Amino acid sequence: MPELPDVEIFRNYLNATALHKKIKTVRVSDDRILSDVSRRTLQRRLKGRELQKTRRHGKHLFAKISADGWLMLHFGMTGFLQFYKNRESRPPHVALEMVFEDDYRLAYDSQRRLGRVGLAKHPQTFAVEQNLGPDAMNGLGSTAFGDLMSGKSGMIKPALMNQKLIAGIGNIYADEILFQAKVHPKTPAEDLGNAELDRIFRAMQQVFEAAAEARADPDEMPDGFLLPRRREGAYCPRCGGKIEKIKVSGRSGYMCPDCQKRP
DNA sequence: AGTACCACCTGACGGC
DNA sequence: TGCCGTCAGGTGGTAC
Repeated sequence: MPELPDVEIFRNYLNATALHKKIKTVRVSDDRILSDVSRRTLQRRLKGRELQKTRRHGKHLFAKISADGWLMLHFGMTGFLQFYKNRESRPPHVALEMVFEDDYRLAYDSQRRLGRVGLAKHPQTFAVEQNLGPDAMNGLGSTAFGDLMSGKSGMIKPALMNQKLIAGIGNIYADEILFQAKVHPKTPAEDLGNAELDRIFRAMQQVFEAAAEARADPDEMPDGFLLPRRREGAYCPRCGGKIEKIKVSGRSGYMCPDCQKRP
């Protein structure tokens, strides 16, 4: 699930539920999700503090801890947040849980345990240390985007998904952006002209804005979206042709061979 | 530098 | 019904 729009939903969710509440207990039920921090350190840094505000960079969510530093959450393929009080609302694979003074809890659920939780000095320094590229939806302009992509010798889809180039785009939304921009996923990035790069940039903005409005729910996406039709043999919402499944750099994706012509 | 492939994990699904 | 292979929206390491 978690690409940029999903993480933005999680951010809003955390804002609406778990801010400004004193943390009573921190439960870590699986140490494998901890990144460069011990269970004890994480507990010590959170206990008695509160989360004050949030930031997002690409697929990473940060929550400012009162007193000092930030909590970092990355969701892998299957992570999500759940705020709850009663046991029956507890999700099934809770890896980390903060219990607040009023006994409400914020759970970080990670079925496949591919996500990571840690501490960061600041979202900005974290992004620099991890060599993350600029956030796809925050302060990046068409020209800067074009400069990032045109320097690459590989295919456009893996370039869009490269978090060190630009942060926030995953497999699903890379497909959607290229579909909207009518660009074949295997097009060499260096073959793209300014007009096409600008078209991809604008498609990216439009796709992420629509996804936010749809609350990242495929069923709520605009009619022209590929996202709810990620099946072989589904019909292209634009031309009615058959959607095709293709593998690009090891990941399977979907596209319309009629709308997205080979270069 | 890019890409393919494996690994990390768990669970769902289709075929036999 | 049950077993098995395959696949899943992420990322990092390794070998070409």
